[in-house]
Amino acid sequence: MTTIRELAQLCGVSLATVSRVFNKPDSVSPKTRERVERMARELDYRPNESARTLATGRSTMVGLVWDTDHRRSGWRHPFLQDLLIGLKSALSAHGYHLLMLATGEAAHHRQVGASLADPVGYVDTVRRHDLAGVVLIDSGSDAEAFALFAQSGLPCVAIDVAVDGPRATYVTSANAEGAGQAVRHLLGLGHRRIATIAGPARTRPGADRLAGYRAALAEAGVPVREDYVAEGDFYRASGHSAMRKLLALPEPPTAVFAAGDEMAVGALLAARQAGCRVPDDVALVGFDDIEVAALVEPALTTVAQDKSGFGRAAAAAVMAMVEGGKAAPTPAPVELATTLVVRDSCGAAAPR
Amino acid sequence: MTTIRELAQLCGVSLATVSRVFNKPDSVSPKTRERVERMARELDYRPNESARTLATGRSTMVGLVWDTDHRRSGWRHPFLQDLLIGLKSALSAHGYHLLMLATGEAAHHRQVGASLADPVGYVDTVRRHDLAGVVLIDSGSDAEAFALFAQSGLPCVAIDVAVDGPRATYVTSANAEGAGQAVRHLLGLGHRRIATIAGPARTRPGADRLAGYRAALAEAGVPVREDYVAEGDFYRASGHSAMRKLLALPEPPTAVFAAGDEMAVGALLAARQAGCRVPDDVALVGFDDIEVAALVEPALTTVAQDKSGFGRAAAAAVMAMVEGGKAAPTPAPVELATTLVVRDSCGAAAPR
DNA sequence: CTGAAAGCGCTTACAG
DNA sequence: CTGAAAGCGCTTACAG
Repeated sequence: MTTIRELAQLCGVSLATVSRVFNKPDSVSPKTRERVERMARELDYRPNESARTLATGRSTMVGLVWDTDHRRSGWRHPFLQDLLIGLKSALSAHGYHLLMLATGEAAHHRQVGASLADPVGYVDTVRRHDLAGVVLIDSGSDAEAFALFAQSGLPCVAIDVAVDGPRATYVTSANAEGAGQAVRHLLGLGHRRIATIAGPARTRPGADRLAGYRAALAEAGVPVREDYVAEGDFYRASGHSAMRKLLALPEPPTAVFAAGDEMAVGALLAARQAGCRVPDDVALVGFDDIEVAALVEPALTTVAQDKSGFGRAAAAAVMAMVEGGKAAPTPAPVELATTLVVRDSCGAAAPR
Repeated sequence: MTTIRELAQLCGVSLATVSRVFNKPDSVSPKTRERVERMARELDYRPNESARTLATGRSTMVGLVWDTDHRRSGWRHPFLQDLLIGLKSALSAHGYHLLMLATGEAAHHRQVGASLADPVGYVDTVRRHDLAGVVLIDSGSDAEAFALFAQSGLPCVAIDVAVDGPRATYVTSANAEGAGQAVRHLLGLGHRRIATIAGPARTRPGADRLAGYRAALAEAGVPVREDYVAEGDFYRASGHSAMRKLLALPEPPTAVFAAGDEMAVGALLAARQAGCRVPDDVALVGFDDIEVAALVEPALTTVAQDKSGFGRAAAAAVMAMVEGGKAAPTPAPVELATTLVVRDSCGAAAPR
């Protein structure tokens, strides 16, 4: 492994000059710059990142907080893969890498003294590694840890959860508007008895999609019936039981907006089991556009999120803060546009 | 941020002693050890990782090579999320983190001089960061890069692709055996005209599953008909067109083993379009057990892979090499057992 | 069991 | 435009 010292000697310049060639090329005379560059290429020289980080106090890594231990088993992020792809390639374009933070008791106990304020050890790792920033993916039980980050002053962007802090922001879909698209579509098909299977009210997407549902109905002059509002938890099973209850109502809905595709799939199964045909007896619209949405029978009409857009937007936001320095303004929260994807479960093909 | 120097001063000991408390606790007298530990906790001291890495020449990070740029668009790893969960938590247990390597032209050109031998810049990053080891996820076009790693002497474990090198190993499913399970199941249901939609022969899983198919037929005394062997590329579309061809044969098969669930789903769609009922007219068995397998109509009978087992096994293998040092033997390739999951597409419920 | 010292490979004011 | 020097925060033989 060539070091900067060797390279400097072979070029007949000082370490400082070599360092400048790579970090402030304009401050070096073209002649020496070229000489150093050529020699560097010849020796296949690569500056050591640990040394750079140690000297500058900041690494070229962004942390990804995604709890894999405390999470409810069987849970899967609806589009983690797309998110990762968007995130990783956008960071790559800036020369940054993504560090998936080890979490959970095991990891933490291997380290020096656990901190009470940081039970899972996230912040710990960030400090040890001098990370440039951090991207937070909610797993439902990280509220305190996320608040810690947001307050820490480190560039920090969360996915689908509102965080507040000096250099903290977040990205979500335009959830209320997306829910509105779904509901207006059902209204346009002639439905008036439209129920919803909402996500948990404490989550941002859950609350906003429900608000969008209410707003769209109100706007159309359709009163919201509280017996038409069922709350699920985004998991399939909750969609199933919510649908069962809705269909058992004295006056069942003719259409259902499920605030998540997993719940919509559960609802579909429940309808099938209840001998209720979709979309003929009850129309169904979901939210997310996960892969299975197109494959279930009937194919699910749903509000598509801009999946890789999450990753790209998150990367753009961290990078803006990282490269802008402390003086740069914190980017405003990002709202990604959604798209209604009409398939078969809403009955648009054969409106009543 | 407390440094080791401050901690040492406050404890009235040397830097060396503090360092030993954390790295070789037994070499320190219990009395001073406790004093240092208590003070460390009080000050919330955390050793800086960059400094450690610089001093020791080895980081506590394992690289994950997963190309997101060169990959065919729309491609998704069948179970990346499970793999990551298994990998991450197993590494965490050893106190290691997972670094997703930035790849692609953009990232690389931001760095000092690109190398001809390492066009995508993987090895580059590994060197710069003194990574402890690396896990390789094939994206179909990384053969040269993988070979580079395997030869480099760095602890290296690949997923589903055989690599060869001094400290290189890999983990796959027992693909031949798994294919055998599928075929024997179909034989047991009375089928004799069993076709296969194989994966690409140049991939390990593709080749092995095909071999398993052949072996199982041979063992049962059923001759292999070459017109019953269609090759796909693991994508859905290829399963679709392969199935079309098989069904158009003068003597079409009564059962098909698709070497991947995506292809099986494509085959299912093709059968439906051809007016061919599954499983009544043709039985179908897949491989992988991806999420949609249970959701298509009819639900897909398939050979399930041990998804998170891949991550765990990969982590175990790197860790064995990393913690064992250069002297430790390179772990043998791992073969994960598969499980036949019987659903509706094979017709086991109503054997002919 | 403990300390003084050298070293890991960089960056960055400070002079010139 | 360039160099000498200090410093980043650790680890690890080497003595004692």
